[in-house]
Amino acid sequence: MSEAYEIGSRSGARIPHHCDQCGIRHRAMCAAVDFDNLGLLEQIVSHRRFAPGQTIFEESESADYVYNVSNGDVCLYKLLADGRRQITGFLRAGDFLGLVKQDIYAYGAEAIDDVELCCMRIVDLERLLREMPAVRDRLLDMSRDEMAAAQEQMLLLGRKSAREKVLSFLLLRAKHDHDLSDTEAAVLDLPMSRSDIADYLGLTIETVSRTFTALKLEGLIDLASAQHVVLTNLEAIEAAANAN
Amino acid sequence: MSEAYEIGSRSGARIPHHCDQCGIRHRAMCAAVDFDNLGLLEQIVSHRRFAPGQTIFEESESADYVYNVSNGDVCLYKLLADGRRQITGFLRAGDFLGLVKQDIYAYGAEAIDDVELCCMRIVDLERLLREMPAVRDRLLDMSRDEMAAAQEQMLLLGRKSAREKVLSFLLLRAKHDHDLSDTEAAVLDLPMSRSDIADYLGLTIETVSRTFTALKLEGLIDLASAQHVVLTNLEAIEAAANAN
DNA sequence: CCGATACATTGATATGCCTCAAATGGCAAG
DNA sequence: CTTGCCATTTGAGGCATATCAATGTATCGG
Repeated sequence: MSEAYEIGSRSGARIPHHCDQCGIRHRAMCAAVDFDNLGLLEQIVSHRRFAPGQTIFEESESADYVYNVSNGDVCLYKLLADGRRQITGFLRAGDFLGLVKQDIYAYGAEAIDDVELCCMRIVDLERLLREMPAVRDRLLDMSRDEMAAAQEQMLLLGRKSAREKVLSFLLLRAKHDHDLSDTEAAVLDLPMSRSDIADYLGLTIETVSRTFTALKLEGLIDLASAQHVVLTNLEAIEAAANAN
Repeated sequence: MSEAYEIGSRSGARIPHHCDQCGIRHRAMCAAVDFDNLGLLEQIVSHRRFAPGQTIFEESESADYVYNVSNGDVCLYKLLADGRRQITGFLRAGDFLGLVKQDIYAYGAEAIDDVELCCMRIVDLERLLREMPAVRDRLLDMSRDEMAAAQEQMLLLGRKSAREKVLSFLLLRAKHDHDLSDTEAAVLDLPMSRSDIADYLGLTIETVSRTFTALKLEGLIDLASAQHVVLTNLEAIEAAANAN
């Protein structure tokens, strides 16, 4: 199974792909490409697979490609000189990555689990944007959502307590996975490590772990295993995530 | 002088404006509008003035307008139920505000000092975008920069110490005001209060104040008054802002 | 010029989260 | 099944920043 990866290669293993069969097309940037033009899209994309922990690109690296997540979980991060890390977002199928500032990636990206990406040269994307203005609209809409999420995260990082941070994180995940209206509980599978969660919430591993056990003791969540979380009593969680 | 404001009015006082004389046109979204089309632009914009402390719009308010700052300083913020506030950005001449999520503002906005804004109905902007694709490109570029700044701020909020936060903040301001290459010192005028700075950096007023005095004692900065800061020894500041 | 008011600074103490350290648990290789 | 490794949890203690309280300082209307 591990032969599928080019271990040591940063670019990921190439795998075949057909846009017309892409399950997440309607969720990605590509949703703005109409069916007749899928051929144009397919000409410029390639598909690559990354193993857990593999770096997709690093901050400050010169940027040739942008990516769409077609499968798996990716994290974006920024580093300080001494190694402190801030994860700025967790990405999933349909999400876009490759924000650049003057031809340089503005953040690093790493595969959390097995990841498949659609890759596109930036020059090709720019040509596509010229030919299909609807794709540009789509990108603008997506970056609007991204920006709103970033602002919410700043509120979390700057002003919430450890408890509120963890609860907000769990709720965000739950809302992405399920439709929470009408349900009382939600089951979550967290693909990322405690260390990733800590770096996302601006906490330490230990604080994240302690907070999880505290929430479990309070009966707000169940912890079958470290990655398997059940949000019992969603109402109480929602209340505790945004105050107190 | 205060008659110029409609006190109590949230929409700000209307003032006359001509786009062709606009000093910050080349820095704003409007830079993508060529000179011949300025008339079209002028038809859909109005100009409004806001007094220090005045609310421009609130989070969750239904959104009809977007804005460009033509003069003064604005802050964007998000609130928690109990009043805790996170300022997500300080805006200046040329910056764009009015990010919406489903016709609702995603953050609140407030005038820090005397502010002039260019206002545009969202429906008019959308029409403009259809007629002038270059403006859309410009907006996409601007939102890219905004996103990169947001990521940098997440790193600051989640992983930097109070000292690093304050120094990073001062440097960011300095870089915006001056070209720092070749200079050794930079003079800053901070229009916002200590409370605003604290809410921007995820600290308390007291910690911000103490950090300022500590930096002064160390000789990294001079404090003529609370708003008047001189960055002596930029090199040392730069080093201390991103590590230790 | 004076007093009122809001903002900023300084001080003393508390506390939430971090740090360092050890124990536990899960999982893959042998 | 056993062993070793790594992630996670748990524990003890310290520290950076928050909180509460008082003083200092600038601004503005009168």
